[in-house]
Amino acid sequence: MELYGERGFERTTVAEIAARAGLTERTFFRYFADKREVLFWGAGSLREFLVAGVEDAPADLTPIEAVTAAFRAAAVSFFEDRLDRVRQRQAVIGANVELQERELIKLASLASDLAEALRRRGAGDPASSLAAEAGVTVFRVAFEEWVRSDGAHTLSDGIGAAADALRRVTATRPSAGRP
Amino acid sequence: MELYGERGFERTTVAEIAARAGLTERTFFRYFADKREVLFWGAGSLREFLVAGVEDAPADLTPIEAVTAAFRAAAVSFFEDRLDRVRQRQAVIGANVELQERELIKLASLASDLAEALRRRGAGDPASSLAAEAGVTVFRVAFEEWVRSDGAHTLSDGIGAAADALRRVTATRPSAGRP
DNA sequence: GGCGTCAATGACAGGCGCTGTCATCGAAAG
DNA sequence: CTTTCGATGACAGCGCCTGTCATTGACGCC
Repeated sequence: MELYGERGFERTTVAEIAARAGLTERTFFRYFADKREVLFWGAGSLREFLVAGVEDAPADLTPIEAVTAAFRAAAVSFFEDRLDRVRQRQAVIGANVELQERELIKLASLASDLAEALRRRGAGDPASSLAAEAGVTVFRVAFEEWVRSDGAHTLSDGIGAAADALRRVTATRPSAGRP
Repeated sequence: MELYGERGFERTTVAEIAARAGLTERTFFRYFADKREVLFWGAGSLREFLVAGVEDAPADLTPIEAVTAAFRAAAVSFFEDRLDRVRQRQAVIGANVELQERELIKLASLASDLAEALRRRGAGDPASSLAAEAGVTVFRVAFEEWVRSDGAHTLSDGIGAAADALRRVTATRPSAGRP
């Protein structure tokens, strides 16, 4: 992470990383599947947290409510007290397309897991897939705004606001139904 | 594409592709930025079609309606009469994670372009981003179902159905408001 | 204390993706 | 016929990643 911050992701070689860690290049690849995975170390616990949050959510919550509630809880536990480090990480990812690709597939895999958790709650299809994907989208939009902004509001509140905005966006004609 | 179908993406070497095309490996990389880009040749025209569709949509359509309408038109013009080739392509992509990463970032970039088109229509934020992302999600879900199914319904109708399902998913409590 | 066991690491070779650079060729323009 | 210029070939080379085997060192066991 030091090297990625100093010289950027592309201009950092695996041999350099291994050298600074006092290890061999071969050993690096025994811990990380590839050069990019370093940035996503520990993402597993967030996924478990979110899946458990969706599964254990109150039974009277709709699928999308369960997902956004899980994300809001995760915002508090995983992000809000680490804005500096989160910004740093996002700067590295934002500067490199390969890393964005990796992040996108991680989010897609997460959405798939959340959809399955919703199905275990008894939700059907395509509602489960759509609720999970929509929830991830809400999080992404709120997350990007939160990282970009000056910290005037919490990530959790941003997620709530984005969820409301999505509801408005998908609602039937705003003019219709009101003569 | 022949080779990717025969031996799979990973087990196909760029040297082999170049040889079958009667060219040099170096020349391959003058046409394609990398080995994966072959699968996304011609995606530019679809993107232009969708952006134009959103920009030229009737002014009284809501953002999400404009996006889904554009996707339904694209479904007719780009996909529905080529189910076989689409299935083949998706089989190759589905069998390889790197290709899925590339597809996801293409879709993300598309969503970004669609959001900008919505802003040019006068839509605000985060409504534009959310409508574009939601529209892409609706398309993805419908597309996957269409490829997987037996062709009982058109992709365009699937998009409409998925859009309705998303509206239901994001709506406020289905039980509330009805005493 | 000696000894086997096993996980972690190192060492080495090598394939493949991708890039920079320069030479070559052939078609079109004048 | 000559000039020009875009397309291609021919190398050389770096960096990512993998397979394979040897080495080391911690640990339990007798």
